[in-house]
Amino acid sequence: MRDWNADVYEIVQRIPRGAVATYGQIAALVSSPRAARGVGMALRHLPEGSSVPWHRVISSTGAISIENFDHPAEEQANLLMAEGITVHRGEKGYSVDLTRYLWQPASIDKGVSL
DNA sequence: AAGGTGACTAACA
DNA sequence: ATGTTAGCCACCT
Repeated sequence: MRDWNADVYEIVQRIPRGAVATYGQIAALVSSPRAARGVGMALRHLPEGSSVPWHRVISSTGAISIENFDHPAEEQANLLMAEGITVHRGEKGYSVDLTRYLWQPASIDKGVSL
């Protein structure tokens, strides 16, 4: 058992390029499906030089939650589009089609190495 | 040490 | 369909 946040980072790094995962999904893989807030906290305190693809983590509704933090939602949307993901823009913010891009973490069992 | 907040989610009214 | 309440986990004051 490692540090909770470290576990979060490890799982986030397993998200393949071109796919996205929800906070609740990551939380479920770490410990509890209700720990989504902890996941958000972990990513918020994520070291700047880390190779964790934090931009691939979005809310369960497919929308980008952040607006005015270290990294604006616009930056996250830009990164996702760079991965080949279609990001829809709206007045409320940015959104992603989860039915198309949601990550299927079944690969973890097989020890995927991407 | 204790209470409040937050990059969340699901259920209830 | 929108608005509010409750639950979980970690961080901050």
